[in-house]
Amino acid sequence: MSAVNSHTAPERTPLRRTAVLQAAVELADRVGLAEVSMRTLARTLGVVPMALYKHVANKDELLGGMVDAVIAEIPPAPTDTDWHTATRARILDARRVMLAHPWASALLATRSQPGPAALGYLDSVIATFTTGGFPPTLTHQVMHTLGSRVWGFNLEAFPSPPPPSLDPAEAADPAALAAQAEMFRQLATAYPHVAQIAAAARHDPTGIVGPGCDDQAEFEFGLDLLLDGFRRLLADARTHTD
Amino acid sequence: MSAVNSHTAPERTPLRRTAVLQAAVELADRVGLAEVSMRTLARTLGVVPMALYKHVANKDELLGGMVDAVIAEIPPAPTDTDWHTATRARILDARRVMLAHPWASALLATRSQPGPAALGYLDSVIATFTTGGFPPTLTHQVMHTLGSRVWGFNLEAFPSPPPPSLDPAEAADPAALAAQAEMFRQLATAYPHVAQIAAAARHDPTGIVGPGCDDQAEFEFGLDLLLDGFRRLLADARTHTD
DNA sequence: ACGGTACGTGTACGCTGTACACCCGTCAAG
DNA sequence: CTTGACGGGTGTACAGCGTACACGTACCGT
Repeated sequence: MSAVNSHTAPERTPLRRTAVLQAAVELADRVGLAEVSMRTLARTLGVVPMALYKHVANKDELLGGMVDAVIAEIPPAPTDTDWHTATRARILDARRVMLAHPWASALLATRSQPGPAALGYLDSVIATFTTGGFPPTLTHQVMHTLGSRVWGFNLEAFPSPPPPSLDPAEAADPAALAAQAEMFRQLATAYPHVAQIAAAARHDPTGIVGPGCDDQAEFEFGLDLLLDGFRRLLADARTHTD
Repeated sequence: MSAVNSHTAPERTPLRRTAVLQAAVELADRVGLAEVSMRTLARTLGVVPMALYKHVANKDELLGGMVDAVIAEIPPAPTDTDWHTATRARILDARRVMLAHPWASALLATRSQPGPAALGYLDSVIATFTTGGFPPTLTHQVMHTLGSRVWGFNLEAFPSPPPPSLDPAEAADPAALAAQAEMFRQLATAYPHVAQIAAAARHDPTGIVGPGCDDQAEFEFGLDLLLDGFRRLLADARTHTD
């Protein structure tokens, strides 16, 4: 369609759409994803809400574009090492990007169709495996096993415990503190094993990505466990084909 | 507070709240989570929307109650086996429950505070590990590594590929089919490794839980990879403390 | 008989996404 | 130079959402 009209524009949605997306990402970074509405976004762009619909089909597409814009920030893959260290470094790169946009992981988890940046990233991760010697079906299994971890975050089993009340007014109230401590004690007796595990963990609060406790050391722990498993599987596959 | 008033009621929210929650779960099962609003839910209960607020604080609490109600369906833990087979069976039980309520996994992924059923389930899973000989800190790491897999689902790296157009009107249109095939070919050339991996996979469409391709065999593959890793870690921990 | 308590009702408000009609600047073709 | 299509911003309007607030009403222990 309209193939006759060919003088300059080689692609549609040439420039303006990316501006909208970038503004949306910055807005979400600043005020949180929940505060990103067509109206607030339009306001930050100095434009009327309906103007956005000339660049994105609807809000869902806007959100999809936002996650893809974030994914596009992931640096390219290193090429001068083996699959193990390359994949590990790449995923930790992805994690850094996700940490920079705390809303992105939760949003990505809800998306149903990957954008071009996402596909490109996945393609390069898969390429690292296959050129590293993984047969296609094993690569497929391995990608599924990685799951959300390819994106640098891990969907946690149990989300963040009730945050210790950052509200200073409440924090100053000793009665509220006592009530909170009592609540804690009750929880500990009702769920003793959870309490024991929680006590065994001192989380680094700066490493949170998305909702849930998921600090850097734990992420790398799980990642390395998987990568080691993959290495074993690769070795098995090789001896079986010998 | 109100500790003097103690004659019959040992707990608040005695009966009616669970009816609301159950109706919400059934409604979501029938028409999908997106169609569950305070108004539609009230309509199915033959009641005015505001009546619900006598039983749940707000919609967020309603959603939390819904996921907890689903989690409560997970059968109790087997007690007559070792940690490995017990955990494996339990998680597959959880998966069955999640498969029965396709909206639940996505909703659970967005929750920030676990309900009592969730805590109880996690407590029992943790108990299986610790009584199986896992030291507390290792149990903690292991739980994090399991991540969403304790709930029987895996947040996938790349969500479901564009569903092959179930719409019969479109399916009958040969032009649309051709266009779709062309789109597919373009994707395959743009992302060759993704295409290769996708071709290596023939997914069982009946095993989907949540959004994304995640069939039973792949889930068990990843789960077993992790459980095997845990077994090795446990052995290491034992030899180190010897 | 009475007062509190638990529950359902009705109205109303502000917010959301977005359909539809309109208007204006730019630019290629007549 | 005129013209007309077209990309992009505008203004109005609507249905649906969560929910605050005030009001009924039926029960139940005193």
